[in-house]
Amino acid sequence: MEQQAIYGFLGELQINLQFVRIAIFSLQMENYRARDEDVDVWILQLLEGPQEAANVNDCLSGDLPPPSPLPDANDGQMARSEPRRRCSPYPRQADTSVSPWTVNPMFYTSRKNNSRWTAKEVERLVQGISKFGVGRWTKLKQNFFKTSIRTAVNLKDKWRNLLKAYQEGSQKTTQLELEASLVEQIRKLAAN
DNA sequence: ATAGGGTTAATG
DNA sequence: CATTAACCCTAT
Repeated sequence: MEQQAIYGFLGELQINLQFVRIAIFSLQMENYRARDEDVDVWILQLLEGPQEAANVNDCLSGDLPPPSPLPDANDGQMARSEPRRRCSPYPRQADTSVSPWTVNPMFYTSRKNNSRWTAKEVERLVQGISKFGVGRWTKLKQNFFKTSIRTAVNLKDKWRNLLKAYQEGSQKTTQLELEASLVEQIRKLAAN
C-alpha cells in the first residue's frame, strides 16, 4: 500500500522534473530566439531520453556533436553541396524576414547566401570604388549593385578581402583569377 | 552606415 | 588539415 504510494509519488516527481527541464529549456531558448518549429523538435528530443537530452545540452553549451538532422529548413532553391547541420557556437539572431535562408540560432543549414563573387562583380566593385571612393558602400550599392544580392556590407567585406588577397606583397594564394589590369587598379586604390 | 573583429563554409 | 572568402556581430 504505502510502497505503491511512494512509487506513485516518484513517478509523478519524474514527470514533474521533465516539466521543469522543459521549462528551463524554453527559457534558454528565449535568449536564442529560435524558431518555434525548431524549439518544438528540441523539446521532443528532450522528452525522448537521456541520450537525446545530452545532445541538446551539448549544443547549448557550444559543444557539438551534430544532432539528428531536422527537416531541411531551406526549400532547395539555390541548392548547393548538401549543407551540414551543426551547432552554432553562439546565439544568432533569427531573421525571419529572409524566409528560406533564415538562420536557426542553434542549428542552421546554410548561411543566407554563400555565393562566390565573379570576376565581373569584382570589376564592378572596383569601378564603383574608383568612382565614389572607399567607404561609400551604401552609395555604391545603390548605384552599382542596385538589384544584386550583394549588400553594402558585402561590398565592404569583399573589398577587405580583395586587399588582403591582391595587395602588393600579399603572399595569399587567390582562388579567383583576375585580369592583371584589374589587380593593378586594386593596388592603385589600395595605395590611397 | 561603416570599420573592424570574429566565425565558418568551401577550397586546395 | 590550413587557408581563403563569405558572411556575421557590434561598437562607434
